[in-house]
Amino acid sequence: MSDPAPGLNSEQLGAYFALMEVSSLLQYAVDEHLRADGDLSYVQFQILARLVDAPEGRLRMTDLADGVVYSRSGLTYQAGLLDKRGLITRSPSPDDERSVMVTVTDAGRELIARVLPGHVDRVRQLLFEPMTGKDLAALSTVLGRVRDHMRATPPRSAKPRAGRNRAG
Amino acid sequence: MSDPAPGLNSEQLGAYFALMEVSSLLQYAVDEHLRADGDLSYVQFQILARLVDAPEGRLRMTDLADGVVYSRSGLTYQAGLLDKRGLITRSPSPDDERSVMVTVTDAGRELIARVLPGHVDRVRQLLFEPMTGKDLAALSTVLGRVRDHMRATPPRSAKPRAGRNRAG
DNA sequence: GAACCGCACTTCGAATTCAAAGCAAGTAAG
DNA sequence: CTTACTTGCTTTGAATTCGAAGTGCGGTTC
Repeated sequence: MSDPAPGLNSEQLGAYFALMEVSSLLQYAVDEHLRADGDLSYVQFQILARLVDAPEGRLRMTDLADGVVYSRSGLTYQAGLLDKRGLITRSPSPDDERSVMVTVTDAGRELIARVLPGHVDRVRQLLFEPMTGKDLAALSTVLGRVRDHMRATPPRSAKPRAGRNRAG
Repeated sequence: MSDPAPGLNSEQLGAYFALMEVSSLLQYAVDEHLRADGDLSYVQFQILARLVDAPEGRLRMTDLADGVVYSRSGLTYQAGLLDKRGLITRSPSPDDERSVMVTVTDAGRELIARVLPGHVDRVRQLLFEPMTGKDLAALSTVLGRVRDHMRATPPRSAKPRAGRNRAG
């Protein structure tokens, strides 16, 4: 860990490229499917899926934004689109007048229910089909550890340029 | 539920989410670093890096677009930005008057040389630091197999809907 | 209870991206 | 040579995204 500054070795480099390529291709394929099957972007799908999973099918905008890796303004835009399509509704929170509660409509639930099987199917076909049980276990272990590590690692703004922080 | 097309089991689901989150966070961190350290987007970095690696520091636009997962028009835009900054030059190909040869300038090489160590360092810190040798080997094996599988799997345009097909 | 600060969300402007259309150079057929 | 098709790239218009600024509510302090 206090190595001078060795580059990545060829195995690491290969793993890095493979990770980027795999996730990119997977993202692309899933995006394409959602668009074709339900006219949804991946972000919209995430928003709806998260709402369907939530206690009463509703969440505050902020909680939604924290779940999805997304800016507040971007979420407002996407929520506007989903609202226009009748897949969600937005109403002021009874608790805090500043907050906006987002709720999935029945149409939203139906759309997710209609799209989810194909989504899952695509993921299985692309990602898990070529994997053995051992592969899956190994991947889970490694990715789990890496994810925890990343979550725990501070963003570290490389160069204090214009006093910006990542607080959107 | 447990018939020909079962959903993903919880381990698979976890691996899928972990993969998406890890790649997203990694992408974000790397993007942020490149922006702060060299005022480059990841795509621009990829373009320059690919050119530096090329035989004489030059490639045709098409070859560049094939290497990067990118649309032709998007590449034109980015090449325009890099050209404006003096990091690349564009000139008609001697062989085929339709083609445009893109060449890295010395400034481009210097920028990549300046940015690369930090880039590699960030990747090592985020991705490889929490991994053991075994982890790395396992990850390489699995991702390599998955990547080959994905490359071999045809894009399959899920539903021939309203013409929204991909070809670029 | 008035002034103030912070939070939640939206609006606005700019940047980036793609698909479709357009243009120019090469290739094939008659 | 002319017509038609293909290829390589650029331009255009629309969509998506973010950061910064704006609006309004809630809690604090005096």
